[in-house]
Amino acid sequence: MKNKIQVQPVMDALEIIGGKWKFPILYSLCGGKKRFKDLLEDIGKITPKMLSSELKSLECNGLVSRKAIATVPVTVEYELTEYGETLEPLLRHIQAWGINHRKKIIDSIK
Amino acid sequence: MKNKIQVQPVMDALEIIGGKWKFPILYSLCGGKKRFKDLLEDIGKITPKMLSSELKSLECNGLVSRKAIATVPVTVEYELTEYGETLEPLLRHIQAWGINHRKKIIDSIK
DNA sequence: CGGCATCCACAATGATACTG
DNA sequence: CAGTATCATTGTGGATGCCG
Repeated sequence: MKNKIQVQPVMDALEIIGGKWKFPILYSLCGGKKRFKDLLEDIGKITPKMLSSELKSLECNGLVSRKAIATVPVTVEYELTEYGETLEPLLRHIQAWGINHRKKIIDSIK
Repeated sequence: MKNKIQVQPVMDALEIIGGKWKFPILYSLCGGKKRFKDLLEDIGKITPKMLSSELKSLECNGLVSRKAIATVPVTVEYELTEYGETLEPLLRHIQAWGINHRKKIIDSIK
């Protein structure tokens, strides 16, 4: 009768994809490969320092791949790995919820 | 040809359900109404201070309802609101991803 | 039991400037 | 362009005590 809840896996997941910027970064990469600067612009308020360290963490956990191309100046492309793509439904779901939430807020003001 | 990505709604959603503890708290409440102490035990490492402030924030955003029952000592029950329940699929999805992720890590060690 | 208040410590994040 | 270095600010965590 008692609903057994296992919170631990949620905590595990958040260790990888938690934090302030990982979802936005991953969501931005749902749109296909992006350069460092594209990510900065997509996300808007993130600083280069945070973006850099978050990308490093995501790369370390196998969710994102980094490819440096030796042009002048340098070009670097970031992309979701196959494993990272397993998060796409989740990311789109969050985005959809966010859109709906904003709509709800606007309605509540009128 | 260019995939237009709107990251902003993701940021909006994370303002409400982001942070270190909100997903675990909400996920724990997927199992039905819980008392303050039950939440503390479910989540494990959270302190009363953090739990209290996070619950207040969630209540403020209409995701969680609080009901105090005048027993001695006091009983307080927290529950997902109807609006909070719209997050259930998302929460279960994250949990499932976390379980799968742990499995992947274990496999990679063997 | 279910909190809130206070104080302290430290990690995460941010602003700005600078470099290969 | 794609970051790194440095410094300042904020967020989060812990301990303790108090109260309805």
